[in-house]
Amino acid sequence: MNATQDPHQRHEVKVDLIAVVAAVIGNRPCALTIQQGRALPSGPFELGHRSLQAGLRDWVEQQTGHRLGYIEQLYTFADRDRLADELTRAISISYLGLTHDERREGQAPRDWRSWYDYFPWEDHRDGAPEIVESLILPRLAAWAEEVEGEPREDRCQRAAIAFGLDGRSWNEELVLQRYELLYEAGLVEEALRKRGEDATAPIPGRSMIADHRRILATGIARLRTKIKYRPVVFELMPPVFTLLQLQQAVEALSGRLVHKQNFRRLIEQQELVEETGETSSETGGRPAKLFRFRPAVLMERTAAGTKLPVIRA
Amino acid sequence: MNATQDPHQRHEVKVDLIAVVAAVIGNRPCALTIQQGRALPSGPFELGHRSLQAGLRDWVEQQTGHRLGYIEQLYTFADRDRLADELTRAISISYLGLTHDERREGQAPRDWRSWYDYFPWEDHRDGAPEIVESLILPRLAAWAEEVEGEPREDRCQRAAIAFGLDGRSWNEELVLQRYELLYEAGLVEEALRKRGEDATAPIPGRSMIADHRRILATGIARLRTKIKYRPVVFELMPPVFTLLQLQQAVEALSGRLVHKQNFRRLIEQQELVEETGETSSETGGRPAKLFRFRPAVLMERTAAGTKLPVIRA
DNA sequence: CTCCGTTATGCTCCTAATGAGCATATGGTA
DNA sequence: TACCATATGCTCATTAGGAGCATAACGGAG
Repeated sequence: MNATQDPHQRHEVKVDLIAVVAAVIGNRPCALTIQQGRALPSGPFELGHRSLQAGLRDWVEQQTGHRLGYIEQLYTFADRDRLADELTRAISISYLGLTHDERREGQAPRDWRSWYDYFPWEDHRDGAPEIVESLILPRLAAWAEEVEGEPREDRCQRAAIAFGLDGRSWNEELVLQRYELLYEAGLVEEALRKRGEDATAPIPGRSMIADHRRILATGIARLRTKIKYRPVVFELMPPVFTLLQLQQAVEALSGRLVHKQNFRRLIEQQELVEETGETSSETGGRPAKLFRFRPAVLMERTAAGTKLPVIRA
Repeated sequence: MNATQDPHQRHEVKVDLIAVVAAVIGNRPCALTIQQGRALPSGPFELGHRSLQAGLRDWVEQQTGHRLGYIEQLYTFADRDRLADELTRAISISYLGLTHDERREGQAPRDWRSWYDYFPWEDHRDGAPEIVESLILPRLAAWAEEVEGEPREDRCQRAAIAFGLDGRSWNEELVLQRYELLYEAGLVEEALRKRGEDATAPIPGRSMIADHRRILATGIARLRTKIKYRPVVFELMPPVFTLLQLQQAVEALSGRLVHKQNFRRLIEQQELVEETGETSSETGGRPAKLFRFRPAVLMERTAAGTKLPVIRA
């Protein structure tokens, strides 16, 4: 079928809104889920919705009781697989939401799940997870061996980049590339679904319906990247916090440990926070100063650019 | 109307694909247009399209004869204004395409237009354009004066950030913020359209149909940002080029001048290019070495992350 | 009450990345 | 041949980033 064949036929397109809502709960980076963790909050875009964002907020609130604050658009998907039926295409518009979960009394508990239940290979806070070395790499290697010549090189190189092999270092931002590599290699449950293969068992890591896990990976990747050049962590923090709490939130999200003193220096030189004057002695050692986010910075930061060797005026 | 009112009614959604295709032509950053520069290439997403990207490529090729290379998704819009009729919502999925225009014999010329025809305030290569000081800032100031108290402060601050006032420096990435500010202030033709106001004349800068100019601004902003941390300029360059040509492409895109020696140092240390061995004496002075992009880098670069004070293993 | 374990903070040292320019090389041209 | 114009090489000062030592301050265990 060609695009020009019947230009005036109006095709129905079903548009879904889908949310990756992130929060940090006790050093665990979490996503808001429904259906016992098997799906992300989502629903169709409808006439009643004032905007895409408004529709998304409605669905999330309706399905989880959670009211979203900061959200940003992630990506719009429309795969062949997402064909609803022969005459209707399905499109998903995904959003990333950042929240600080304040569980109030009398509210139904939300179904927050750790990212690392779905992507156990992504948490490098205690060093590289054991399953990478013992399971993932061997099976990726085997997958590369399946083909010859150039394609094999290609598979090897992709694996090496994604998992930081051959002297390369681990890059926590490549969440999506890793998931897609594992998908292609048939190592995750979602990939095994359509091939009727009874063959191999998937590697550890919880699966989700449809392509929700891929969308979650997209959200995680975006957040891990963005956290480095925009002050978005604050959307995930309580109004008042210690620098250690801030650091641990960053560590949870990025899945790696951070040099404490240098992290503080970074935060301070950027003037993102100010002391409240209070301290907290809940951490066991010397009481820590409490900080709050400097609101003025919020607006300015939106504007912070990166570097080019420009000539100053 | 409420989203839950008739959950089973299937709403038609019309999905449009729209392209911001960029190229650098003789030191001018250009976008591919149709309708004498009044619109961006676009068309409906149809059943015959294998994917969103494929659909987009089809439309661009059909409308402009240009075959796209590198493309990436930009943003998905669905505003109230984009309502096609009472029962149909319209959504636009926009893409950014990067190309090097090689005009071959016998091909219809493409309608490339300089970005700065549409956004004359964005080209700071020869210093801040005169219209900023003489026209834009006064009218923005007047617009801020329209309101009292907090909102006024807000308008002032937004203008100051967007245009680098009060000691702030110009940030070339804020293309979209600037356009939206001018839109809100009623200084661009698109904003004046719906208000039946005969009132004020818009500031200089060519307008486009619907929200195409806003989408163009989104694409420019994305490219100006991305050029700084991913080797995407190369998509816009001929296969072989001098460092000055590369520099001038960057300057055209970013709209500002770059320190020549430091720019070279940057390029060389990143090992993005390699000498071809040839030189070019077309520049008037000492012949320049010719370079080509190192293909190996392409793949690796996709993976290049940014900084966090992580602890090394 | 003192010693310890623990976390908070302050600072130093070194190296790499950046911002600015000066100096030299090498064509074409008057 | 002198000069103009662009290409390249290098230096110097400053800032940002990576590592780790040293000191401070609080709760608890002898």
